Amino acid sequence: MDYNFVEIEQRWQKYWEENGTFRTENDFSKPKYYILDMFPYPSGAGLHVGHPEGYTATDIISRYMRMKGFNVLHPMGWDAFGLPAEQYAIQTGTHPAVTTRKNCDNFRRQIKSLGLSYDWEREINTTDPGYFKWTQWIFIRLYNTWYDRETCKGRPISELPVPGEVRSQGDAAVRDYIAGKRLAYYDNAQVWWCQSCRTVCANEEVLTDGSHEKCGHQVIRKNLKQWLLRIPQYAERLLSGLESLDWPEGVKDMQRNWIGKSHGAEVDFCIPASGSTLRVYTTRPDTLFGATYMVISPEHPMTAELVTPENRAAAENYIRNASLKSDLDRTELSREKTGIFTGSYAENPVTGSLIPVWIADYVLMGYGTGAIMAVPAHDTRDFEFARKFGIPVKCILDPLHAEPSLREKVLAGDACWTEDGNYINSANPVKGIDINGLNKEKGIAAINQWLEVQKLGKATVNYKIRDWLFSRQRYWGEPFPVIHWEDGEVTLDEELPVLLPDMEKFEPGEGGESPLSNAHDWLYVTDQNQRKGRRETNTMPQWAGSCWYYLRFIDPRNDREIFNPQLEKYWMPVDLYIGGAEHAVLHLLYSRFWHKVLFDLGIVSTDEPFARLFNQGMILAFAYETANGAKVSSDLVEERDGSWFHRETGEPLSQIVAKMSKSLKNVINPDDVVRQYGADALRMYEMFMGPLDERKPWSEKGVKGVFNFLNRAYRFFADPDNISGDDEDPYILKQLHQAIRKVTLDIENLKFNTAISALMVFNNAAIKKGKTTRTTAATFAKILSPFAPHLGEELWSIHGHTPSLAYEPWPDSDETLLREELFEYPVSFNGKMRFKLELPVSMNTGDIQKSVLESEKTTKYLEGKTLKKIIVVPHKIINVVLS
RNA sequence: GCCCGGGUGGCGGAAUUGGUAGACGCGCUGGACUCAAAAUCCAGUGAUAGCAAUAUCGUGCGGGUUCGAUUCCCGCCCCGGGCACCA
Repeated sequence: MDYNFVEIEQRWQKYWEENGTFRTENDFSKPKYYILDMFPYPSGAGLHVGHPEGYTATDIISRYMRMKGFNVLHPMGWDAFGLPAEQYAIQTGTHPAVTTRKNCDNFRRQIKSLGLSYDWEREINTTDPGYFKWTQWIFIRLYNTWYDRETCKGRPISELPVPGEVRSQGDAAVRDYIAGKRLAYYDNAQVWWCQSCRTVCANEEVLTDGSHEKCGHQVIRKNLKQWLLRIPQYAERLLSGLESLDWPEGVKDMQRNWIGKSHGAEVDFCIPASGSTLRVYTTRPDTLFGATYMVISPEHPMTAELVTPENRAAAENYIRNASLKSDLDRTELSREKTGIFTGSYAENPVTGSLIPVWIADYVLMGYGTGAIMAVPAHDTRDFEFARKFGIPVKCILDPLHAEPSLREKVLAGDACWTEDGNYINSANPVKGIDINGLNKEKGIAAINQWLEVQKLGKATVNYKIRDWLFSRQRYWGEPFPVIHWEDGEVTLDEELPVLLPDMEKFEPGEGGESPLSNAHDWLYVTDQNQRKGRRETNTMPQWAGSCWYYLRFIDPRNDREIFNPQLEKYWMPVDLYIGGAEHAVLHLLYSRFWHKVLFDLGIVSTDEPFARLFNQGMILAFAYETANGAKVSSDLVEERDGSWFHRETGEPLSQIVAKMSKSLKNVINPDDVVRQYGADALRMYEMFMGPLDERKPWSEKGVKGVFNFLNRAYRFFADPDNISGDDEDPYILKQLHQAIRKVTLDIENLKFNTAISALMVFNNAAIKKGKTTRTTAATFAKILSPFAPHLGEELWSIHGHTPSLAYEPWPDSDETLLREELFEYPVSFNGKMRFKLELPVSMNTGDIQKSVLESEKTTKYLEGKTLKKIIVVPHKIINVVLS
């Protein structure tokens, strides 16, 4: 009886498809469970072994929850806009829609071959006009929403109060005022431009080294008219919303970090020469007495005013150089600070002394006010700068608890101290301020209060998060439903969807023009007054479609509304969302932002979209390297006696774990695994490799091990000769219920590796026993089925049950069967386990102690020692303490 | 530099979070079946010593708390991920 997985898997996949087994009904009488995968970008390379990892995990939960009586929503779709299809179009002339369709077909075929229980009738595709119509619809909502700081809510733009003074300046002023409040706005923006992709990209897509996340090329600064979204308006909501979410702490931390909230104060410094004011933001207003100079960013609007004539040439030169620096230069050269004196002085508001104002590029225009007060004694960056330019360092915080030698240096201004301490030199009776002797916390409070009374400043909060650059100069994305008219007015095209024009050439322009600017028939429009207009030629970034796709799955074929509100109320929020950690910030933050806007507008019923999030770990592969660390392609490696050698040079190699890559020839194709071992084996192996959230290396031998288990299970449970009678052997029955208990618990905790181990333990016990009952076989089929659904169905039907088991009730473990009469106590002496002693579970501590002492094995351990006490932890351990 | 993870046999990994370290799988060793091999089945498998019972050591390193520590505390080392002149 061979395990013919090809035949079995095809049969059940066909059965499920033909019977619509996994079609999800909107049955409100049942409790719902919405479980979602991060939908893939259908690349030309096809499925990678990383995809089935997350998909299998959600499939196990889906199948389990159905058997638990839940109405499960488990959909799949395609995040199909994006650059690769467009690059391919530029090279070959093949329309991106054609490439995309082909890739989706391939992905669908591959995913279906894994036996995943998706409701394929809900499949969606972000490039489908029936879908992106609603992406455009949401953009219109964003455009027509402003954030009301009073109520902390997004509200329709029609409700925006326009101040009388603005109104009195005419329609254009009103229009500008409103535009300044919209969550989506069109403006000149200093943007990152990737020359290789010929598009702009979001801050979030630029890596630390100044390269483009998508292609690796260096990005440069460019000034372009762009669409931006005011995500910082929602910073506080996005931050506080994290509290209620059952997400990995690491992901929440990354989002908190990205939002970057800080508490500080704004302080106004007077420039006595001109009488103007320079405002700074600082998180350390308490160190105001130590401010010995100021710095403004090269982009600061007051540079021209502050630079004195004799410094003009040098300063302008510095500013020009700074503007040419790429981000790479700015960070790489961060060790060495640069700057130039403006020639102007500001008055320190607490000391009254004049301090120089410098221009330096270590101060960024995009954060705070673009200007700082510099306190070299208590800020490492300022300290470095002051040292280099010979600016005085004034210690105002005595590090009482620091090492004496360090403390001396700090007090002398020869070292920097950023920790807490006691203030010194921090009083000015004339100004009515004295914080000497206080600590940091009290100092900040005292100064803030003083600033407010003096009307020189106030405590404020700042966020690092910036406006989200929301347009791309590409063809293959959602068109903006926007028309720019010749008179400067911008209007929305509410006739959705706004389709992409059919084109043959997809090259973008050199200077930041989208390929759409060549689609003349599409581009130019005329209104009923013969006014001429031009369509927006930018398209939306790939994030747009993935920002809200989880909502469309709820009601994917609805062409009258984005979704039915009753259905949304029933299905939302997503109960479990599984995907890669690479989306920790971008996708998940953008989605939460859109969702909150939709919530404020009453379109969705929940404040957060994803109640629980889980990141699967990356699947890696073994790779080989020589003694000096050179990687060797896997086809050049041979194994002999557990060691590895270079096939050509004979050099000994060491095995390492690395990412799968074409160059190392260690990429695993799921199709090959399915062909060789079957979908059930692939699924089970990926779950058995290790904890779901950890990175782990692929091993062909591991697949074989799991394949072996499936074979053994099939050979035993599918063979009628092994099935007889109605009364199960008590030991096997107990093993079965232990397995049920463990599998159930582990599925709920997403610990699939140990659940599978429990299935193996039971399988081994049953095979050892040699015979079992029909009931046991059926129960085993049920608890196996979430992991290996094809084999589960096969074993279920083989013994005469009607297919399918997908909605059969999940078995409960019978706790009475698991109860033990005896417990084998490990007996330790001074913490070292020496032997085991079987005792009745019901025995009390006193009797247990007596039994231990009476045991003949105990005597030898007592020789020459004095008994101090015997610790008994019922049902756990016995420890005899000797002196 | 800062913030998260993580270091357990030859390998992937278990351990009800303070109670028998190494479940399960791979690999390896021996045996059965076979003309032989593969497949399958059975037994063994942390290290060291011993014929053995058994003893000693053992969860990155060094301390500590405890009857008892992979688990808790203090101080380090290494690996992975994220952020990084954010005032």
